[in-house]
Amino acid sequence: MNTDDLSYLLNDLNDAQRQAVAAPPDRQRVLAGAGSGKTRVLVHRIAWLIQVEQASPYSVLAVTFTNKAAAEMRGRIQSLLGQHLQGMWVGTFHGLAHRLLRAHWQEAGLPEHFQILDSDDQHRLIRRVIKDLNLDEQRWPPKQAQIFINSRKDEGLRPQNIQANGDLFLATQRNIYAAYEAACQRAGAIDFSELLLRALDLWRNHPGLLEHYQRRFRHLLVDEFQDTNAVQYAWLRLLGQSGDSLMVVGDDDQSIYGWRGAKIQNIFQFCTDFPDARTVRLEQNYRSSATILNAANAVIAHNQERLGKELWTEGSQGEPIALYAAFNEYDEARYVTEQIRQAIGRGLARQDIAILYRSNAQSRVLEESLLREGIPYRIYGGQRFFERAEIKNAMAYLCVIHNPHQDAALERIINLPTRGIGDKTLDQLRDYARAHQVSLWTALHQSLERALISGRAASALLGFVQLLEELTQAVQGASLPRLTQILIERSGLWEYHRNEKGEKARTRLENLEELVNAAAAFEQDWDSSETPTPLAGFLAHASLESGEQQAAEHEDSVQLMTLHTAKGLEFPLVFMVGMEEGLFPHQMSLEEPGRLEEERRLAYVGITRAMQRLVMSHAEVRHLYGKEVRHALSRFVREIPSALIHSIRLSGNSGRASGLATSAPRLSESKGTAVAGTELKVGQLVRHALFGVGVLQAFEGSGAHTRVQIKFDTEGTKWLMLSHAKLES
DNA sequence: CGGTCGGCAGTTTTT
DNA sequence: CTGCCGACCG
Repeated sequence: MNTDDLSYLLNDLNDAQRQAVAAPPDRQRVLAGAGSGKTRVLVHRIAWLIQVEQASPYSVLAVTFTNKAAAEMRGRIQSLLGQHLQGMWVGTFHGLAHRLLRAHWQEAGLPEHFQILDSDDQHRLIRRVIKDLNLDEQRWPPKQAQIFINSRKDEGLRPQNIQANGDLFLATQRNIYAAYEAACQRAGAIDFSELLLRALDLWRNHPGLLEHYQRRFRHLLVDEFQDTNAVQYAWLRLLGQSGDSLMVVGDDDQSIYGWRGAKIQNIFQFCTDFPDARTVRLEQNYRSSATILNAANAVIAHNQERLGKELWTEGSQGEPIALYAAFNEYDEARYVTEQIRQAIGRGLARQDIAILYRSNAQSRVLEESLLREGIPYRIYGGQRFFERAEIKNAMAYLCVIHNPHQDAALERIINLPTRGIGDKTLDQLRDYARAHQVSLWTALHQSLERALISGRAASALLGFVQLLEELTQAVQGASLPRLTQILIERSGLWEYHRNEKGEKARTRLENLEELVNAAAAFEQDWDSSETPTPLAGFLAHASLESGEQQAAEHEDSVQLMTLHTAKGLEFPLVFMVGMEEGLFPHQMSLEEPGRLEEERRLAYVGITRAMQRLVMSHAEVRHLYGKEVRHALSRFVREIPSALIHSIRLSGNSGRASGLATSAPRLSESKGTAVAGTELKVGQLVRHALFGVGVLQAFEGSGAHTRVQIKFDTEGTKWLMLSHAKLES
């Protein structure tokens, strides 16, 4: 082999990366620290296997967790190889399971047109099942049952695997699980966890099929391995057993999804299950300053359960980490906003700035502050496109037109817009469907034929049947976007949402229009080898990809998101707000040591997002659920060596060394006292450019750190940084 | 059928 | 303090 031609595969790799990439086909566990170039290793490894080891692209399977990660990997493989994927499978666990089940629906015991239930659909169905079992909804909340069922499935457990041993709770949950499973089977529906478990069972129950895929996928690569659950791991073990190469890439220190079934133990277990596996550590970091890495290393070192890794960089020390002790959450937001304003002033792009918080509720105050200062921002999280009610309604019409025997979709639209089919009628249909083991659609027809349903309800049902017939007629031969548009209009959905009042209604209509665009875009790059029709593909697409987080905003804006969402991203300037015991680590994680370690990993993830500058903040007083609470400084901050931290204290008392203890600010509020070094006096009237006229109530600190409290006529009482407030007497 | 009121709970998120 | 859900009423 002429190695000159292949130098591009290894040239910009460090030793550890090269070890991982350029090995002959083997089993490897790559422990990739934050910012150590793991995607690069995965992509180069694939290219190496193909270019050097002469592996067929057809024999390569690469698995990720999110569609975004899969798309990125596909793109990078293509640009590195300069060719299309040529039969390579690169996708999410769920996407691949879906593909398998579509191809082998009979062996998997599914109807050809099985539908995927999202967690919303699942919740409705479980609620229904609990009702049908005559259980008290108060005592057996659907939410709880949903969590029970999903976590059992994630562990690979069926109802028959659950031993209740006389435990009423377990026995009841198991019964709900069993009844739910029966309902799913009858409706030809499977939920997300089931997708994975079914695919696993498919292989377990059909050794011939398993063998086929084992022969095909000689090379297996897994991203974010620390996030795999028991079923996904079992899947990999089955498939990877006999392959030529297997590479799992992950970071035990970044395992933050234990609460949803991810088993960090899989990383440890791997070397037991594959005794010949090598472990490669990627510890050189290409993202952050040495200060930031040292802080991250120091924090994560407090965890017991880890394989051990220490990030290092050839880069410079960088700035110290700033720690701001805010008076309350408004002051915190004000400080962050002000820092952002200054950073932008120095020329930093807004999209290079991120504000990270533990829980979504923290975003509101930050938003208000940014809004006031006119700084554009973008919030991650919140509802995704395909999860919006109006979109789900429209998709339900598409679903029913595709196959009317899909109960979840039919239930959703049978009386939407309202057409006189009430709960009682629906209950009759459900009972019939259950008794005769048929779909709702069949139940509807047979009930009408057998005249089981009386006058008014019957004519309403008949009207619905006619509507569906009309719609089916109307969309004959139409393109996917046209079909979507016809359904939205002729079903009455458009009219229905147009008659809603309020700002929301307008957005809903816009979203429906956007859905037509999405359909058009989907049809453009629809792959006819995956689904028989564009419609079938679009339905699967909608349930497997909840939709990008509204990418519409192209304007350069500051990024707000939770610490969880930030995983995998990087920003030159990062703010971690709410660094308080009870908030972060969260109250609910304080009891169990295992949960606390996961919180600490979350802190590690947060810190390692920062490239150049990291600013942390905490509030002495915070309003939580309408109450004022005082939190101590987060232990995660205290675990950072104080030499790496520059504390910004309210009192402006710069004489003290960099100790972390933040003394309560000294408050001066006696009338007539002059604010140090200024003309202003407590009690006097002042004018603020934005908030208008107010009375100066108090001040604290001196010099550049002086803050004043002003009671505004219209805006309430605020603390402002004197140096930026631009007050007029 | 749709609107309003009272009670209650209140992390993290992808598929 | 919110926001959601269920109950109740017109």
